Amino acid sequence: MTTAKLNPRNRDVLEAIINCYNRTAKPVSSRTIARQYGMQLSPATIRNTMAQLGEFGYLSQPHTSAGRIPTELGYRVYVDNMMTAQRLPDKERRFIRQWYDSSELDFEETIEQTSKILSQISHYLGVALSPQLHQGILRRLELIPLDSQKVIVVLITNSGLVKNQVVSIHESFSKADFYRISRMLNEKLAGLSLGEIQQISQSRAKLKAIFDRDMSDPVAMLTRNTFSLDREIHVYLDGTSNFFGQPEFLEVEQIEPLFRFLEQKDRVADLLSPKKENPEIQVLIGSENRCEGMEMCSVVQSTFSVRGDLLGTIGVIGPTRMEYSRVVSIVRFTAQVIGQHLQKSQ
Amino acid sequence: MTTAKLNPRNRDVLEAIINCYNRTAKPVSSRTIARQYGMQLSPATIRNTMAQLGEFGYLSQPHTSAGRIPTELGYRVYVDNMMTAQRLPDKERRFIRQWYDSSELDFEETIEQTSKILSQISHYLGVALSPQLHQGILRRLELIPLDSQKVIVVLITNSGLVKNQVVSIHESFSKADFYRISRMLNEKLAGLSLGEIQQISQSRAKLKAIFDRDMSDPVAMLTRNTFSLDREIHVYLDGTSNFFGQPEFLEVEQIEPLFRFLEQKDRVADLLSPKKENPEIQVLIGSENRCEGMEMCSVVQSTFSVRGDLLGTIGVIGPTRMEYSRVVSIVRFTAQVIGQHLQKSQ
DNA sequence: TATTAGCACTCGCAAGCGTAGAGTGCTAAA
DNA sequence: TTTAGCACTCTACGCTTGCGAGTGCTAATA
Repeated sequence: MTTAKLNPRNRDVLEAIINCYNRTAKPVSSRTIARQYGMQLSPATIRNTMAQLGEFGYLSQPHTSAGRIPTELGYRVYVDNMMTAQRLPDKERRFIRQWYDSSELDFEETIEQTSKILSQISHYLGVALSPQLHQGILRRLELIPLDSQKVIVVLITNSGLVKNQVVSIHESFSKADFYRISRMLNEKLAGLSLGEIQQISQSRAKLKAIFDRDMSDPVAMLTRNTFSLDREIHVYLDGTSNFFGQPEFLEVEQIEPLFRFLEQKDRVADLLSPKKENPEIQVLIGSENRCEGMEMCSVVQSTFSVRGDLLGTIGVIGPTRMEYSRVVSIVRFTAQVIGQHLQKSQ
Repeated sequence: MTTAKLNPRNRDVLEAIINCYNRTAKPVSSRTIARQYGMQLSPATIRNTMAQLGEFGYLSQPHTSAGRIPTELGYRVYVDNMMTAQRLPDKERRFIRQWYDSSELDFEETIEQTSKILSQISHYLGVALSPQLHQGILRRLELIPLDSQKVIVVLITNSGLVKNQVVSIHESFSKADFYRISRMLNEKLAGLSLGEIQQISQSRAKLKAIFDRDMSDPVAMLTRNTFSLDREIHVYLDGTSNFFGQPEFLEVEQIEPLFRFLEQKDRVADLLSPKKENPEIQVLIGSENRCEGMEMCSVVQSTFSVRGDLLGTIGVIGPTRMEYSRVVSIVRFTAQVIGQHLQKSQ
């Protein structure tokens, strides 16, 4: 609907204003555009165009005699229709690759480091969400008896994630029992997704359908806690203090709600969790993300996967006045590389 | 040295000023003290006392005609000599106990939750440092072969910590080999501290002294990465946004350096890592903690342990103007409870 | 018809100024 | 030893003023 209205000049001016505002964070005047952006037009003409863009809802004025700033709608149009996909510069591609290669990281550490990488390159806030365990496929499961009361359950997924959980048991088993149980668990559960297993472990009926009568109780005990996956979502943030540099967050009143939001890790996880439509890259601008405290921020996010298994989400959070095209290329590339890296080290 | 100078009135006035300043964060006037603190003295007399306390270096004035605020030295004297040890109210004791009991947490989660508890009760910033692994004693070690190239090493400490690590191996072993290696590792290493094992794994000479000639290579491969403990220190923070409420952090310039510091987890770990003298509770006031960004903050910290094994550190970070006695009792009690909890769930 | 110069008008912002009030230190009296 | 009284200091706040940046409109121009 939106871009049809825009003739080439409208587009150029909108783009110029967005670029300029991105750098200065100040309302952009007609003269600035006329001078800096090599258009052979006078400020007066630019003003007319600006007035038009204002009617469309793409620009707004802080007060009558001030320059223009882009609205969220303006950014939306820019992101959807005008932004050109950049290739991430080689220098930064190398930087990212080297970071992953330089130390042997396990699964969780890889995710954690990713938030660091993202924040360092984007100069905004880097976010990484640990695996969506529900979709992981169980490769194998090991039991390590600890004492008569406790067992360590170690589970290994196809994508290389290893997770252990100490489980209390109320009956005591012999070594042979353990061996038998462990074999059976692997036989019946390997190849299923952790989400499926979680459901099975919480339903008496399903347990009985799958396991022998005398086994379903111990199996339930061992799996119920191990496969309670929901509390397993970890959120890693890095570069929160990058917001302090941004002019729109010079006042505490602006920055406080944002930080309060970021501290609620479960809400951040919600915000980042993959949306249904699930395109490769998703951009949420300003209040589109519907999070208290995030009104002045935008999110650029992408999921990453190993061999098609959806594993997690990474993203960058910055002020609405964000260099979208640069950030999009950073997030896209990093999502690719993290997938490759996890596959390699699997 | 310090308190000898202080006659009872000096002490009373200093304490009153600290209490008042804690509530208001504003310079305290002589009249306020005379009125609110039931001393039967006129403002003029209080002024004389204040002048004296100023000479001792316990009070300062923002400008000539303003009230007094406590200096760091003033707080130090208060904390060391005047603060009365409070018993944490039963309500809060119950709150803490219930939190730990209400869900089955593993080792790492327990630490993480502790930072939440501390921030919620203190209304300041809660910090928890995960185990000082060096001092943990290895109880047992298990090998789970993953494929011809990879093994999962699972190590279990006396204090109940379970940690796994995927290790790449360059030769391939038979099942019998694994069994033999695993037995030998347990025989030779169980009972040693992880720190000792780390040293052994990094020294050819030590490896050879302990293991058979043909074993030292595979052992080195398996242990070197697993026992590289330094990157294992996790720092959990909660309640950072509590600083926004504090009047001394109303300006971004005040709060920015603090947040920049808090983002460097390794530095926070340094700050909190147990000091040599190692008293039960340690209080660092203002610039005593020698961290850029922490000049306006104080730290109340304590280590916690299970059966004498030093496991980690917890603490509360707040503005210098902190309710020290309340916070000390919170930290002390929480350190006790976390130790008990970990022992129980071990 | 599209563009532009010119001009009056609006608004925010910083500087300057004066006053009110809170709090001190000192002195002299109780 | 304590206190009342007083002069002095400094901050915080409100008010006014002037400047400059930027706009919208109108009339002239290509």
